[in-house]
Amino acid sequence: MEAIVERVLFEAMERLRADGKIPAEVRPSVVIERPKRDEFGDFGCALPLALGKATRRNPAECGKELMAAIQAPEGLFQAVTFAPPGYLNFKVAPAAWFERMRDVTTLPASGAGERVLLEFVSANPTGPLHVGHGRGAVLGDSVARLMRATGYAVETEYYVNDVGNQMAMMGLSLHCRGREILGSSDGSDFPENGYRGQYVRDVAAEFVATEAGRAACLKAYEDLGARDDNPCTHFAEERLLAVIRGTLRSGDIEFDHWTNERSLYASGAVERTTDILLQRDNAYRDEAGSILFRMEGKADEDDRVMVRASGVPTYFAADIAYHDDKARRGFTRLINIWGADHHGYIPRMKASLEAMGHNPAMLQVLLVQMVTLTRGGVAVPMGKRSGEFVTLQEVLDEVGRDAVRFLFLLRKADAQMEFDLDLAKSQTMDNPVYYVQYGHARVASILRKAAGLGIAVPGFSEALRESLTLPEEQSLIKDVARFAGVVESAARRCEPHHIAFYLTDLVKGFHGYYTRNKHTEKVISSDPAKTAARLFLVSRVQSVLAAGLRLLGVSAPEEMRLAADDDTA
RNA sequence: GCGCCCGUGGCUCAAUGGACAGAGCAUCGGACUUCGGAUCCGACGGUUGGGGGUUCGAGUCCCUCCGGGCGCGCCA
Repeated sequence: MEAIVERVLFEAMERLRADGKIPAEVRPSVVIERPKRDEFGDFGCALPLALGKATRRNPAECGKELMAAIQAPEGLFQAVTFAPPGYLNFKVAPAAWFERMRDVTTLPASGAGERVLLEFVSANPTGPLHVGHGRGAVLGDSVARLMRATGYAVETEYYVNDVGNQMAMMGLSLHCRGREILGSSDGSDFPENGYRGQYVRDVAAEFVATEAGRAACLKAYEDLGARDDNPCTHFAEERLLAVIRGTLRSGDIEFDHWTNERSLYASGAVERTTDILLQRDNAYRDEAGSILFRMEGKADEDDRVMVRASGVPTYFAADIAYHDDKARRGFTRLINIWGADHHGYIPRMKASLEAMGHNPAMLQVLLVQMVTLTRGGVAVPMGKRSGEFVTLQEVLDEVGRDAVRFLFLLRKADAQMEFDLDLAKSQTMDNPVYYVQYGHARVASILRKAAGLGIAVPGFSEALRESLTLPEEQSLIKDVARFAGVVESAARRCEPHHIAFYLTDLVKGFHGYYTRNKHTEKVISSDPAKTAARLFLVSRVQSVLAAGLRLLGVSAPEEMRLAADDDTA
């Protein structure tokens, strides 16, 4: 609906331009907003203010001219008014609102033509995913759903850093724990920067239970071959990646592609990009023999090492090759979701894309801020050094996928958030996810009852509107009609939290409608016309709730089931 | 020291530069007495951390200070 109003207003402006009343160089954007006060109507626009400023004329005059130039489709507006100092307000006719009920879940293909690679999680296989990874995972998955729903061609990808010091340290840690289990170490030789979590002992136990693992642990670590392909590293990677995949599956998060850093070396891509950057003088060799990427003049940053003097490339060299590869694969847009602690890496990544001949603006990085877990109002300690942290799997197991996803998506990503385990777990209406799901289940229950009585839910017809006269019904129609616009905006901005807020808002309207009228104006009544119209309306509410929840990856249950109450057992 | 993010009712958080800053929770008061079941309504609560600036208009943009978080590796 916003889009329609926007077009009408834009055309009015162009008409004035054709009449010479607006100079060619004056091109204000037409921004349609929802006024905060009902008396201003359904939509408002400050265009007269912008025009007045740009043409140094009285905004009121501009407003009057715009109003006169508006040629809206017959019956669209009930009223168009000018409000000082320079707003145009639109009240959409009830019939026009109701017309939107014809098809509530078909979305505009506003992203058509864009090919997007969305890379997220990409956690190293050096341990289980933690809660912070979970936030990025849920965000990425939902952004993918949103963008696909609005016409973007999106592919999702997990980049596995299976090369380098961190994986080598993982292998060494595994080797030490394996030797402890076999009795050939008392743990005193465990590396200072090793991975100390219990999970390493668990994987080590599996490792030494195999013949090859036992043999590997009985040999000196130095004799196990190059660090990037020794059996300890490989086993750890394989097992931990399996754990990560399992956790992602628990969260209903899927990837189209899994790309290994190793493959970029195997294909020669890392070497090739390094050579190209050297040739173009975007990189140079220093006295020690290291190859550095030039950051001079860019973002006030130091040059960054791509290849060590030893000849071993850094993760940065591989990342350059990786992003160059992404761009070569034909994507028009690259979206990366990173933990906020990686923000300092963005200028380097953009500079390297540019150096490789790509438009750096094609890369968009969404930063996800930290999550603090709380239980009973107090923060749950997360000692990263000790390896003692709550895993994403544990949280998923404890509070469930739906609560994890919805609560993560109820916050915008670039602000730190608190995740209250008690609230997430509670099966009451204090918990926003249950509140929304209950609305869906409640409609389902009504529809079941209607079906039991042999009453069918009608398809759209204009006549249904005549029976929907309650203020709550008018309001619900508008809320349902807003859905497509909310999704379009959320997708464009990569901000799923707008969906979560919208759904909460919509379902609140439904619960209010239901409760206030449950004794006087029931959905199913002895009045066939009202019954049909109301069944139609609530089923549309349900469709939108289901579609919205689907975009968040949250289930839309047909009925609410309480978890077993332990006290009554 | 430099860089990025954040600071909004008691708490958790919304608010594409637009009109009198909104929800939820908590608190207080009311409605409903139900498997169409977990619902609803109202009240209280704010100088948007402080101070300057830009703008017709600032929670939003700029400067500065205060406070919190995270970075500033030849780790990834």
